[in-house]
Amino acid sequence: MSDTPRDRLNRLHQVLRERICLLDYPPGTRLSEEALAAEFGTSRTPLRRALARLEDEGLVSSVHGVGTLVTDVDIGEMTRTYEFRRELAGLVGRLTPAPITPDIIAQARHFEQCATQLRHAPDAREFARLNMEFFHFGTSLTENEALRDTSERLYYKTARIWLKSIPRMDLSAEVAIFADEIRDIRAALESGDTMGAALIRQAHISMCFARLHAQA
Amino acid sequence: MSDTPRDRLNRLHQVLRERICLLDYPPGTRLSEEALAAEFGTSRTPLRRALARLEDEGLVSSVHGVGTLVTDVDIGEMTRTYEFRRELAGLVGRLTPAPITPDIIAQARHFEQCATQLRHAPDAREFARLNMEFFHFGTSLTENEALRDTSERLYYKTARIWLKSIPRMDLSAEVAIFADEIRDIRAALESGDTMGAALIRQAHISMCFARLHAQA
DNA sequence: AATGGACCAGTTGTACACAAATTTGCCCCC
DNA sequence: GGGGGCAAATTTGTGTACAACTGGTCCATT
Repeated sequence: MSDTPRDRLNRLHQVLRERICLLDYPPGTRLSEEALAAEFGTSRTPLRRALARLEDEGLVSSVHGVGTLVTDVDIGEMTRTYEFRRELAGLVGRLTPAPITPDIIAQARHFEQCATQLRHAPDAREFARLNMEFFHFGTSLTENEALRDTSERLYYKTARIWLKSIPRMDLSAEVAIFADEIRDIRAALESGDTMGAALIRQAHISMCFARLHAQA
Repeated sequence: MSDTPRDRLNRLHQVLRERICLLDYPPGTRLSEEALAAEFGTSRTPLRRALARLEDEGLVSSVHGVGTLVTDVDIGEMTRTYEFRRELAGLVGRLTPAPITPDIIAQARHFEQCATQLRHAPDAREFARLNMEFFHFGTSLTENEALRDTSERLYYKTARIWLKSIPRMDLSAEVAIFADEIRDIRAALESGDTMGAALIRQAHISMCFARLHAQA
């Protein structure tokens, strides 16, 4: 396969985004363009393009003469973003839902297995990663590109706040809830009910935020 | 006021976006980085950052060795984007609606005046510009930043398709419908009903797309 | 005449050097 | 001892030269 400049940009962007959202770079971290460029074996120019995209997405903030800082979301904006995400989750079931293929069912079952394993060995980071993958699976249930892109964009904006609060919460309980959500969604999809699956997700986003808010 | 690099970037981005959406650069136009840089009295570097943002928003597409081309949206994606926009318009009334200040009422009345003037001298380009400004006004009725940003992003993605279809439609009739919409929304806001205003917008987005689809 | 290849003009992508801006630490002065 | 200011170090922003790539043209060959 060819490796176009765009592919390289997307990889850079994806890697940095994941590091930010998994708190490898906690809020307030100062990212060095030069150091990152050296790490990825490139010059500052392509790296800056990836950082520019992250800045447009609100994950970092570059200030002339100071540095590129990983942002922190204030509680008010996060609340409103979560409300928005909740509504978007419902739309996934209503706007051009994707046909439920055997592959989708297989993926759902795979996630159910992973969640079961996670219950036996809870781990915050692995939990976050699985949550991220399952979110992508959820957005793939609609064929509406704009809805998908928007949902993912907002997910990555709130993901790290969630992971940041995990230490103050009951990890085992959260994993159990997550496993139940996956099981219910798998069941809904097996009966051909995309709308039902979307409503379950919507409910869980709402409740997840409520638990999060109770800790803050 | 100071003129930070970010201000310059935002201006560049805004100007180019407006040119694309008002069809000064119709779909397929090849933009020259060097020519634009010369026009704005800067080098390619800052200009490329603005183009990169436009590319992330889906308004242009840069191809190595070929050029930066203004994109054209296919009918299927536009349909789905319009459906999404319709739902977002409804959310403006439900998610943290902004308090209705006298300033908002004044703005609404101003738009009503502008629309009345436009009825006496219909002009496609001026229509498009007023429509754009009124859209921004509409998103300002919610305090949910994410909803506002998303709505605007999607508006600009579909705006030029609408303007492109105007020549095949009855301009006077469209202006009249627009003027009625503004009047109804102004009335709803004067009676303190943000939700009502949002529902009117939702209805008009839906009907606008239906008329658009009938022409295609 | 058709076809293949090499060259050429033009464009975006990358690297690097330098400018602009901010922070920090130090020194000097009061 | 404290405060102001200056300069150096560090960082992002900008300009520019060059590399990589594409599309078209022209010419040679079959």
